[in-house]
Amino acid sequence: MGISKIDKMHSLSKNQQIIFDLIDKSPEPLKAYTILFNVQKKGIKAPPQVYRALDKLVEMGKIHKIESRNAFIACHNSSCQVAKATAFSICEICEKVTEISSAGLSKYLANFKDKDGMKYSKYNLEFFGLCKKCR
Amino acid sequence: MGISKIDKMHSLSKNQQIIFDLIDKSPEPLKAYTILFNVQKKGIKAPPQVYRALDKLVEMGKIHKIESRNAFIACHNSSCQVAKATAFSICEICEKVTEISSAGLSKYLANFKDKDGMKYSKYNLEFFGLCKKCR
DNA sequence: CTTATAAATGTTATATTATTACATAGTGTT
DNA sequence: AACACTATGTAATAATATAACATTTATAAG
Ligand SMILES: [Zn+2]
Ligand SMILES: [Zn+2]
Ligand SMILES: [Zn+2]
Ligand SMILES: [Zn+2]
Repeated sequence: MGISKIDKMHSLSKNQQIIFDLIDKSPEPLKAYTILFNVQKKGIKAPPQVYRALDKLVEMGKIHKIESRNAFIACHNSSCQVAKATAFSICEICEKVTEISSAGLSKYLANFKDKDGMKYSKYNLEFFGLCKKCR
Repeated sequence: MGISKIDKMHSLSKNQQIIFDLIDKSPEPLKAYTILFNVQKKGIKAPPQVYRALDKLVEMGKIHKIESRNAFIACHNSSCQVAKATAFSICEICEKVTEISSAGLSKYLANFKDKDGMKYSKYNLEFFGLCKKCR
């Protein structure tokens, strides 16, 4: 019994699972050292273990890094075509971060060409403003 | 003679000018400690002096921070409405960064509303791909 | 089941990026 | 002069991230 082949292919390693669970349950983006502190009881003791798991999870599109905050949130948008196209709204007062899922926006950006006619394989967009509660 | 009132209002302080000049001359984004190293001969000796100048220059829209690279480039686009609306293309091989100035893009993003009809006061967009040279 | 390979982990140390805190100096205004 | 405000200088430290190397675990082939 146990885990089937195909499940295994998509499953996370032990550290990855621990760290993903923590991020996924969090209502707010988590920073690497906050994560480290919170998983030390589970045996993850050093920064490289955290950063390695984070790197893999980002690659897989399971989480995203909010670059302007150095923090990580779980993807709630079908893993965003494996992390190639991400957009977020960030409240400048309470720091609430929401992943934006807009067909129009992603279509517009995926097809955007610059002056030289160049198209890009990946983008990250961060909007800033005040959330409902903070207005 | 000297500096008129209005010129003074828009002029940079000594440290700000030194650091802006360095960034403005650079063909590539500069990191804070690279800047520090390069201005030590001019008497700027410690990180806070660099970070303070960078903060002000970003506020003024004279430079932008490339969040995914922790690096700074000079604005070549009328100071981007004082730093409220920025877009860049980043080459994932040579790390060349170019500020994108597209009326269509900035109009689209400035008017973008999310599901709740919320508009944002600010955004930063980073596109990734391969530049002409690296393709 | 062995062997080979790749992926993940554990651990120590260190590099890089950024801020706090506090003292001092300049600038413009009244 | 007195005040407020901005900028600067300096030392120490905090926060974020990676290098390097040893070991273990998982996957795939033979
Ligand atoms: Zn996502
Ligand atoms: Zn808010
Ligand atoms: Zn600009
Ligand atoms: Zn390139």
